[in-house]
Amino acid sequence: MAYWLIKSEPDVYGIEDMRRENVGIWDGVRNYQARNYLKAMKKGDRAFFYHSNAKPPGVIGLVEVVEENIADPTQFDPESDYFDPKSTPENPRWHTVKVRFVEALPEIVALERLREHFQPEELGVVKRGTRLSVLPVEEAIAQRLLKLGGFEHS
DNA sequence: GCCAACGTTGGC
DNA sequence: GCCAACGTTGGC
Repeated sequence: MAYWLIKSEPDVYGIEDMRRENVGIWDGVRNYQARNYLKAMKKGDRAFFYHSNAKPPGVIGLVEVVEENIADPTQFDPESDYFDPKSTPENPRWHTVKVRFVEALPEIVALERLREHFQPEELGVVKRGTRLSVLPVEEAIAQRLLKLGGFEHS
């Protein structure tokens, strides 16, 4: 089982939306490096849910991958902001996963606090200028983060 | 609102 | 294939 970190803006889709829907396709990622990480995700993997563009930004919850390697349906939808005319169902360009809500923290682990505990090499999200919305988290780092956040369902 | 740090696009 | 211009992300 691997750990990841996925970013979302709470104004667009936050941890409470995730809790309400329980299960959802992580759609709308249109960056190749992030896509490659999404493709590498396996069922049972866990991902830290990160609120970006928030006050404060930080880790707010945990989700679990319940289905891997899904073609992002929004790429075929002309009405969607994420429509990609160059993508076809026969040869989809954007793959993602389905995730399930696991846990929301009562208190966010703010970016400032993350910086106190992790080096940029340890946790990519604390590095300035990291815009990637999907990042791998090493096992040992994940364990430290689980402890720091006080996660119960690790 | 600013702007650094990217990623993408398109002319050549 | 290069790279300038442009667009986006996201912290501050």
